[in-house]
Amino acid sequence: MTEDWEARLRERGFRITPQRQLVLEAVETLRHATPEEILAEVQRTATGVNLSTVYRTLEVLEDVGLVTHAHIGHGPPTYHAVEEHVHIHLVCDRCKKVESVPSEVAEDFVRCLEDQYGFRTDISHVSVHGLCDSCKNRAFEPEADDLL
Amino acid sequence: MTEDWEARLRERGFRITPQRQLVLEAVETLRHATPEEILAEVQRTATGVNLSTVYRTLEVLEDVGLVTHAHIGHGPPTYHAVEEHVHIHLVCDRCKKVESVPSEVAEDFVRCLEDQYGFRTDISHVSVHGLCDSCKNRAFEPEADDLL
DNA sequence: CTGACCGCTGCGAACCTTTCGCAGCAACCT
DNA sequence: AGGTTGCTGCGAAAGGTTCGCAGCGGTCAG
Repeated sequence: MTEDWEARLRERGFRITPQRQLVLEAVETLRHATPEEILAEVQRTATGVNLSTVYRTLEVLEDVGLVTHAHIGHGPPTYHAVEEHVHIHLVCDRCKKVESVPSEVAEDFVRCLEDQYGFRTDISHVSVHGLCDSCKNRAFEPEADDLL
Repeated sequence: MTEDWEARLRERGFRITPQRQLVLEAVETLRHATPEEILAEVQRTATGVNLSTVYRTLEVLEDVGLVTHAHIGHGPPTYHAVEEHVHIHLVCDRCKKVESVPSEVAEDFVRCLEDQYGFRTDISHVSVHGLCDSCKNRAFEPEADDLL
């Protein structure tokens, strides 16, 4: 973790607290974690931390641009640290596995939406659903319909 | 609405009920409706219908392939009728407007994911977020950060 | 047409995730 | 060190979705 997260917060008038540090570290450690999971990770160090604090902290960290969240379907959103390389989440509706691919594969798609519809896409915000390589090859089984 | 929705249900051993007909009609009328909105529409005809019935009915209708749902971010999912022409939802994070565009614009993107990662995309399931034409031109205003 | 299953519905409560109000604590400035 | 006031923990509330149950009513056999 870079060391300027404190500056990032201070700049915007936020205070530096252990909770914020722990939540940020948890997000960076876990990658693609839900608030609940982040809480669990944080509590390995500080038992007393509350779930509402996690939510409030994530909001702040997102506000100052240290973390982002993405939706992977019905479930709760997942948070991850902001990093150099933006990526797209491919979520398998069958096995729930999340794969990250570089956003370059969507470059043309994004440009097309901008050119044709004037729509500026935030490609990393929502995941792409479907079936992963292994699952699509054994499609049409009982659980096939308990997709998201 | 085609007339074979009854057959569609019967085939799979489901019964034909007024509730199911009304929910299906509501979905077709409203396009992009949440369960809550569907309930309201249904209740214009039959006051007594319950919200749990709407949920259960949507599940059944989705199971037999008469409706689908898509996620537009934090909010509840939206349901729409299955139709010939699959589309992608562009959701503006600023004004919340939902725009539908033909799925062809994503053809290359989808093919690329399949070729490079073996991932079979269900492009209509999750919406694409970003800023619509009008909103992106007046970006960076106070509400800019209450995005999804 | 009639009777009898049992699937479907309405209702209320439970559940889960997220938000809020409040009082006390503690980070920051001076 | 001391005062402000932002942040936290806690409990409750809110919002969306699911579940259990008893009774109604589609459906099908007779």
